[in-house]
Amino acid sequence: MLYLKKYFTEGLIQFTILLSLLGVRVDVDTYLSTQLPPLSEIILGPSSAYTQTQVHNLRNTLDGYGIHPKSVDLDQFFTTRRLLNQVRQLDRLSVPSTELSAWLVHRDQETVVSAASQSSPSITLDNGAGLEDLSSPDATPAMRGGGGAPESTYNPHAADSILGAVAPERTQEQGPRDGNEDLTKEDIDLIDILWKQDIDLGAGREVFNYSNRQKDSEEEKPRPEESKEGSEAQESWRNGVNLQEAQPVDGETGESIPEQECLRLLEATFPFGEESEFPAPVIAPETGPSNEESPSTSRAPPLAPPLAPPLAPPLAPPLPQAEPQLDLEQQWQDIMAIMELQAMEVNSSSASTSSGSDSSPEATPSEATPPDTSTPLGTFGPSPRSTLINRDVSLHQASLPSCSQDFPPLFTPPLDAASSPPRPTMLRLSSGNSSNINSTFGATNLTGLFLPPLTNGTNNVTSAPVPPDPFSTLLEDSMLDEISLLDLAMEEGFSQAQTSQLEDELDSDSGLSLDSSHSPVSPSSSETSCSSAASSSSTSATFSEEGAVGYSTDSEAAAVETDEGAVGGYQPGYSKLCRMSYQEFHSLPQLDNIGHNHTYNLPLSSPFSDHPELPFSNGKKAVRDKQSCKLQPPQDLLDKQSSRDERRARAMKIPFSNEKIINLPVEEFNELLAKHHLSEAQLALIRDIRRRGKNKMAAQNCRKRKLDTILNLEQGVHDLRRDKTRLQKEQVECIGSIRQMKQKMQSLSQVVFAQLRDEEGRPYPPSEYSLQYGADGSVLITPRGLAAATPSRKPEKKQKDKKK
DNA sequence: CTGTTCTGTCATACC
DNA sequence: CTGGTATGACAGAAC
Repeated sequence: MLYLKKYFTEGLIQFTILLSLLGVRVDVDTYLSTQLPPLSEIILGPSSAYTQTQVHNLRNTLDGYGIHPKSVDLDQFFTTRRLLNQVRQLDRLSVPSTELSAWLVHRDQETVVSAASQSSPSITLDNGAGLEDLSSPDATPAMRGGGGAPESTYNPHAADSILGAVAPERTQEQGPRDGNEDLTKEDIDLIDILWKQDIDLGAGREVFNYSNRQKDSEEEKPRPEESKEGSEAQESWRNGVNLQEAQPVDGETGESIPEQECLRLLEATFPFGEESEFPAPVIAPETGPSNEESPSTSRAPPLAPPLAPPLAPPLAPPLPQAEPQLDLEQQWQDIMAIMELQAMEVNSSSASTSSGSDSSPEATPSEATPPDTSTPLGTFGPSPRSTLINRDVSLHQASLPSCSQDFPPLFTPPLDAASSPPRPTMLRLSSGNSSNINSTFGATNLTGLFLPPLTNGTNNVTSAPVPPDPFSTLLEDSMLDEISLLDLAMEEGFSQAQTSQLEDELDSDSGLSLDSSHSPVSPSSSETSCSSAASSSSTSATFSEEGAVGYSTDSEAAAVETDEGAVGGYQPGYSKLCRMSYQEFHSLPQLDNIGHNHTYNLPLSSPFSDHPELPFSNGKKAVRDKQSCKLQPPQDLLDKQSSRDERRARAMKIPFSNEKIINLPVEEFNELLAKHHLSEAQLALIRDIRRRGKNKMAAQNCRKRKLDTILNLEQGVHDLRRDKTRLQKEQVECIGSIRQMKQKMQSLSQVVFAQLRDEEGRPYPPSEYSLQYGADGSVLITPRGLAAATPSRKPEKKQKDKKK
């Protein structure tokens, strides 16, 4: 069921994207085939592109669903991290490209799909918001206003934003789709089914509607008419596209925008027969750099020869579109700061991407201001770099929502209230559902899948397909990185095994849970936690709680107490079963007496009749013990169940229970010994039993303390990491703010210099004079060479007090 | 069969 | 000194 669900969800997403953006007809079968290798092979036959996508899909599906939770999660985790790193690097590079936009689309879809299940705020997109805020104000307003003027949206410098140009077209195409004009009954039924299935996932019906639209569009394919149709549709799309405003990757907004982006990319990459209809610049991954035309052609970008090998090298030299206004230094600093942050989190993948950093300065305007935004771009960057800067910007915007969701904690979140609600992807991760993670990744995979079909030609795309892998990988990486950043979410999300493997990054809570799981005593809690961890977020939550609490969990303690009461036995077997309870008891001093009494009394009190009353109703051992009791004579059973000291005590005919020997206070213990006339051997044995019993409890307590210490340390590490990440984000934000302020100062200085005249009416050349600002608000004009060079060459240093 | 984990026990230090 | 606790180390059992 899960598998099917996921499959359908992903399929819907893909459909939506394809239909909305391309207007190209997308065959469901194709999509299915991409995800389901066998079907695809049957229908289309094997293809390299297909294979790749298939691999990703497989991995995703596996991850999400149910293969060994451990391996799968870990795989996803590491993969996502790697991909995230790559993506971030790319962002820094600020590679412009349609591909980037495609990534955004995937993410959004994923987020949308996952949105239903998610509930983890920690992973929210705060970052994105912060980035945007940090980013040049110009960009943000444009973004938010986006519906109105997509062109100007992101890059003020680049007059033409590809987005603007592209978006309108898309919207036009989509407009008709929205109407579901061409939907057949079958389509509608399918959509309904999918919708029902995905409701659990939280996907909105909207998604399905999109898919319908896509189907319709598939039939219709891109028509010039569509573009005309949808002024309204465009607006709606743009609204959806206004990621920053509604960072929430809610069904439509997040998805729709990215989809459009993707479609654009796809179009650009793969010119359709109807290319004339879509003038959007086509950027083949490989040819990308060459193709990239000036973004100036926002609406009708020239069609670049899109035919590029599907597997173009990820890193193409980014086209320099430096924004003159921004200082390269500043930008570079920003980039470096971001890079450092990434480097901190990311491992090795960044190196390759970093190489492209040269180009990044160009894109820096967007990047520098909002680091987060930059990262998403970076992810895209790797795929096709030829894309125009404008496109990058647009992609940026589109991608932001998803990214922001991922990094909520890192960035100053308050800005986007709307964004907080949609946190699908991250939430899933945090929740710890492997399926969720898979779903998120699945979206990325979808992109990959999506592309292959195009290459195959099932979709009208004729041009070379963009390599699906980079996108998916980038998305995954970003997701993973974010996940890593959010320690808590991570911890909760991953299963015990996963956490243990993750080691440093993951919490040690898993260790606790593992213990519990191993112990037969607490099958309900431990087992449920384990199984649930793999399957459901709720279970993961319980798990995390248990782990955090450790042995001291209240619920556990209660259960333990009951168990212990039932259990009798100082014997190793019993103790094993009850070890959790033991620890609990020990941890709670007031309970020690009771617990010990229960544990140790039974064997002694009812030496031969104990087995029928054995408390172990749950564990394997309990069953074994019962069986053994039936088969074996009571004495043997006792011997087997009892500990060495128990047996010795019986052999020595000690008149009282080991429990008393161990737990009685010294005074009472001495009285007890005095009452009975015991031999030296018996006294020695009793003292040894008492000593060993005490030591045993001490050892248990010691181990528990040790474990708690480790857990606390892990928690501390996680907290520190969070703080570190937060501080790094803040640093990036500050850098961006400083840069903006510098720019403002520069512009204002220019204004001032333009108005300034010396006594002779001559202007002060900005190149020779600089403004110095006093704390009291006064402004002084000083020759630039004053400090370093010789002041003499400057006419005179004039001091003027200017009031602004 | 091997490696890991859990548990009990011992030795020792400390209070 | 006695009694108890804490902890590292070891070994056996179970998985």
